[in-house]
Amino acid sequence: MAGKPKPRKHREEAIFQAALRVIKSKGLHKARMADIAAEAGTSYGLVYHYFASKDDLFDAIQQRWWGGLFELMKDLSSAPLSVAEKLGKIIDYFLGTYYQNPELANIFITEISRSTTNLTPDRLAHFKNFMEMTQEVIKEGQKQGILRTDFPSRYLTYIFLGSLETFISAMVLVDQRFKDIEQKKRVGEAILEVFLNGARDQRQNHE
Amino acid sequence: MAGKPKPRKHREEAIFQAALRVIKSKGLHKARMADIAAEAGTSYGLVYHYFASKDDLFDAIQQRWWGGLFELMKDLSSAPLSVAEKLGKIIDYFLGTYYQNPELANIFITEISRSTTNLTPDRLAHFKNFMEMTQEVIKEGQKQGILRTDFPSRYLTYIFLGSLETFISAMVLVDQRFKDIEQKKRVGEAILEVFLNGARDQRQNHE
Amino acid sequence: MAGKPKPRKHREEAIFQAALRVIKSKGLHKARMADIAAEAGTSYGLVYHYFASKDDLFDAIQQRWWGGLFELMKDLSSAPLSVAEKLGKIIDYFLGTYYQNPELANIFITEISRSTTNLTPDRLAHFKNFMEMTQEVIKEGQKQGILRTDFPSRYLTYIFLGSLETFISAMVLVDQRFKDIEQKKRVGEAILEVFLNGARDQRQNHE
Amino acid sequence: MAGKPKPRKHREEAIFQAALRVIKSKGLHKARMADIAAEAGTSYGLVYHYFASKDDLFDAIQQRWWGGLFELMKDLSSAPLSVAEKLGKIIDYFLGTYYQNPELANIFITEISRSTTNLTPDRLAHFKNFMEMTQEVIKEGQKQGILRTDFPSRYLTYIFLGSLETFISAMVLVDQRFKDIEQKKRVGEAILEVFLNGARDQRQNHE
DNA sequence: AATGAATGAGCCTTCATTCAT
DNA sequence: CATGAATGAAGGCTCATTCAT
Repeated sequence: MAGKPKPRKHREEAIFQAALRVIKSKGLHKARMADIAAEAGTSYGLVYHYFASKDDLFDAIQQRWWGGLFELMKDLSSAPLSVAEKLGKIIDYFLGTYYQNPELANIFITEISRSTTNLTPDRLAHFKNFMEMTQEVIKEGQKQGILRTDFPSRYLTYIFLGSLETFISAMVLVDQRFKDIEQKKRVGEAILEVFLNGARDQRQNHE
Repeated sequence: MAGKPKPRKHREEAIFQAALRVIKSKGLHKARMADIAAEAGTSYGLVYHYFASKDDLFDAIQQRWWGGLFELMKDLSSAPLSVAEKLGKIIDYFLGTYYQNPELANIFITEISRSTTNLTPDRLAHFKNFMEMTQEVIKEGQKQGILRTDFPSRYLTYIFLGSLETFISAMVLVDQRFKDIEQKKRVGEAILEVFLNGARDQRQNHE
Repeated sequence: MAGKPKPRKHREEAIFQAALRVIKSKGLHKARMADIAAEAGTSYGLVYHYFASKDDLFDAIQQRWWGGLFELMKDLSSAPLSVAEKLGKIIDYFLGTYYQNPELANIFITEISRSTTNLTPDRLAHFKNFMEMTQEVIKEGQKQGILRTDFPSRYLTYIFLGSLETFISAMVLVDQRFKDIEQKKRVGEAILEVFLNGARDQRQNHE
Repeated sequence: MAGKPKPRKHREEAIFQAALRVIKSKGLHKARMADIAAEAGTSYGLVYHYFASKDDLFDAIQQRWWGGLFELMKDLSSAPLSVAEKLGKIIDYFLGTYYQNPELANIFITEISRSTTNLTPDRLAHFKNFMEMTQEVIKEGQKQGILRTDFPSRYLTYIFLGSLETFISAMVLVDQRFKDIEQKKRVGEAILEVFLNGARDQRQNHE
């Protein structure tokens, strides 16, 4: 019953990870199926055995990102957490993925998040969906009197996600990794803090 | 009544604008030179008369973005403005460009800002340069006691630019335009406000 | 009866030979890769499966010519043959190639031997190399008192190779083939004879 | 009546000479009309004012070579010269042109003499014509008992022209010029000597 | 005579995908 | 499952030639 540990899944995942690495370093367009096969150490045709097409492979990559994120968002909606904690969890998902699987986060930033080109109606739907779920958390905060209401919830949502996304984006751009978990935690705090309390020097408030 | 307006520059600019439109709608990769020529209403070869290659054309596009931005940043460095006003000017450049030339802003977001693929050393240098100039403003704010110093200036810079960029990005994604200058102004205020004072409901501060 | 003869090598050689035929009849420049594929009876892309580019294909052609020739020259340098015999062997290589593979010899004459355009430093090196090896044989002849020393060895080398090359060249020009081995042998003798003993009527020497 | 000295002819010749230089250095195929215009210091379209097409320009170049040569050959046929002197005159034409107008000689060697590609029926006719006229001289020599008759006159013709052509060809290949008229004369003698009397050491004949 | 902008057919090369073994 | 040879559509770029001024 033990035998070789699921050779099928093993190979498939190897190709998947190879795809992440290749797409990260060359970009989706310039990543050739041949490159991915070579990186995975498999033959040319085997990639097609597991993934019907390049597009199919890219879909699988997006699925992995969105799948985890939607799972989190669903949990959040019914979780007994404060708005600040919920926003913290969202930040954690982004930073955590970047920490554990930088290639996946990288590809989200460069090929999924900003690419109009790669945007099919399906993919766009994921986005709007996620935006709306985040906006629900923001609205909840406004309702609870925790977040300011002089701006539409949509604006605050953009600003919140923007801080988060660009932070990773900047790290991606210079291919910088977190030194340790401590640094990751600190970055998460900064993003949440500045969103909630602003960048203004707090001592000024006591004048 | 004004005669033909410099035919040479006129044609070149027509091709340039056509390129913006085509690249915006199809993405840099899928934008064919033939599409651009057709969109500009010129022959195929004429595009190459003005731009040596597709890459050269893309460089010209980036140049227009960075050129305007660096001009602004240089002005800011020696201008007698408060830090808040300077940050407001940066926001204005982004939103203003999106208002007047949405295609250019769109391309910046989708093809320049986030694309590792299209990133040459030259292009990366522009980024770092701009980041550093913004960071100088942030540092100035910290020195003046206006911005909090419990986070590195770099973090605050990422968060500031992130709010700004993603705001446009979100509008780009759904191809949304500003209804009027008023809305643009309002969005600018929101971004600056939230960055400086946070999203927290201000009434809480008076408890 | 011999089974399929190494399909890989077989296809590659078929394309190679097709290239020889097409380049011979249209010239290197006007020979399109599509023509070569069609001539070989294969698909367009397969040519690129075996040869990285048109230039690479042309390199392979040159290699075949020079490879055989240098092999001969190396053998000659240590062979216990008279100078006349060695010169005869060189003549044989040229005429023999023209006899067996007229296309290859043709291309050598028209695209390799005289083309400044197609001349890379690498290719030029082959030439000089071959010239020098021939010159060594000539020098040997001068040292042995068989060849006149009132002209530099370089002059004699040019004259010797020139007779040989132009003979083929003229045949190439009118696309003439050797009728039989006998004719080939006779031509070889004429070239060697005239070089060694001159075109002057021998009876005059007895006056 | 003096005025500017035939501006038309002046410009035309400037373009012609520019074409020689450009074609010599880049080869006929890679020589662009734009290059020629630039080299001549004229505008793009002017080249077309004087030459109907690139082909027409190339024809003019060939005409200059063949024109001079056929004039010589015609003179020779009725001149009271010995066969050796006539062969010497032919050698002189080749070497002399190379001495005075190396580009023209170069182009003859690389683009006219050996190129099957550039060979139109018209151009081929020139060749055969010249070959035949040279062969007439050779035949005359055989008839007079000066040249050996154990080889067909055609063979001797090839060998004679081959020595001559390749000598220039080799100089062309390494872009070598004659140091002075003396060297040119010496080369001419070598070619004629070896053709007539052979490369064999003359002292051997007296043993 | 002179200029150079404008045209567009042609060709090399890439690479996702298919398929025979 | 695995391999890699075979296919061919697609697109960037070149450059001779034309033409309006």
